[in-house]
Amino acid sequence: MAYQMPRGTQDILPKDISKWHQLEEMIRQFTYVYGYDEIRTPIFEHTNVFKRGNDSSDMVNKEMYTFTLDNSSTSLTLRPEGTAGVCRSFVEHKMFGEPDQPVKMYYVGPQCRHERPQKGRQRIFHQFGVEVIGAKHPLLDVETISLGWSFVSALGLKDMKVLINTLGDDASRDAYRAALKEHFKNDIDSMCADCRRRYEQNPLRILDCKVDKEKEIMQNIPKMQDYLNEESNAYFQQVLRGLEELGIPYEVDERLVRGLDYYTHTVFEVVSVNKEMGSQSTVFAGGRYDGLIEYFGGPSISGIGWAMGLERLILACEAEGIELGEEPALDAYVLCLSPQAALMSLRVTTQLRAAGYRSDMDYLNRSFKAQFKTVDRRHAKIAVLIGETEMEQGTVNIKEIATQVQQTVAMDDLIDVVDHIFEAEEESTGHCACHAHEEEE
RNA sequence: GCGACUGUGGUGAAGUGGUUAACACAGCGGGUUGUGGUCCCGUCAUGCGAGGGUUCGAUCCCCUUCGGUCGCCCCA
Repeated sequence: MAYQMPRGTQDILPKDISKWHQLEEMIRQFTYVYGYDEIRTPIFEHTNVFKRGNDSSDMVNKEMYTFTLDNSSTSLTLRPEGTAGVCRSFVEHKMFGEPDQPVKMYYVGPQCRHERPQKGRQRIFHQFGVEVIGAKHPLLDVETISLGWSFVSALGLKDMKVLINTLGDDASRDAYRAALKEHFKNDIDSMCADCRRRYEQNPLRILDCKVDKEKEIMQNIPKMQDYLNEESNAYFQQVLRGLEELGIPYEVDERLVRGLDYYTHTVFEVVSVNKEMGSQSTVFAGGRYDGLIEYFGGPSISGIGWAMGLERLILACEAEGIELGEEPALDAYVLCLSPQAALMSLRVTTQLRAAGYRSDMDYLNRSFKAQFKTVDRRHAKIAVLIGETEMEQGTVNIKEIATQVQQTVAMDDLIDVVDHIFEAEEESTGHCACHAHEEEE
């Protein structure tokens, strides 16, 4: 193959696009009902939007597509996540000054991370995310989780689990961090290289370590809960109570620490526990960030958000046997029975299309039999047959596939007859075929 | 970044150091000269991811490289 797509990228092909259309449609419905508006930010930003001072996550350290153009000195980065760009935009456009606070936004779009691909992980993937900025209320944390939870529930996903934890406010976190460093002080030299780095940069992440998890030192680590100040603890308890109020099942996971370093208070992950999912099973995840808006030069206000991996969402649906999308059937297929009839076929096809019927015809001079196979394959509701006889007489043959009934009608009556067939079908099936011609009137 | 497995037509796949690369599905043509979905017949890879090397000869052996899959790490 002379040309192939870069590692970890994917073409979303026409045969699969209906899945994406369905998800995008549902995203619009849910965000509409919840009162969240879409924001679209650039696919690349200045590198320092993503790479902030003390950030020690692998994602920003070594998984970013960062580049500098030859004739420029500015470093740009393909966005690896959505939150940073949204926060930058929030501040840049002074949205903190808008009358309605908090500002509730959502986004859908590709993200780029230079990782080794595997099941549920690609270098370009798509996220649907929400951000609520400008208020700090535990029930807002609940609201955002509720949006995502009801979204996956509406899809029919059942094998889902909410894992939740709190990191507390800065004071609580500092106290906990100090306790962790004290706990690991004497043993850090025996731990893995990553942990030694984490020890210096972000001790919380040691809790995530898989390498050293069997060691004795990991068994009796101090608990975050013991270092939460009263306010942080109360906040977390209210979040949990809100989830209970809405009937959203959750599991407190004291070891849950998110990868991005900007999180404070609530952090959560919604995972699929379905066996088919492989190791990348988190469908959506996020948390509250107290300091991020200020970091970008805005006021000291808080935000909360999450991001959902759409490819992973599709995997989760497949794992649970949920069919997404439907290949759209053809309303009419025009059979051209001789090369001489091609012009007339095109005219008829065009008339059908103008009337709002999804229509197509043959351009390969294929046999009658082959054209009829296309009628089947594309689930056309009617076949329109045009040959030399019809050309001479100025008529067309319309065959309704379901009933096998065929009638010869004058060209002038074509659309009237087709309308009639489709109206009759709607009545019998109760389905509303969405034809443009019905809305024209 | 590390590891394991893997790469033959539109698809699923067999196969071998040596003239024509099985078979099946799909497609196309025909049997049925203008009515499909069954059946039967025919046809369909100058090519075995790419680039080198070994050899009289390589899809098959060796090297490199690019993909894919899954796991680790990390994360949606």
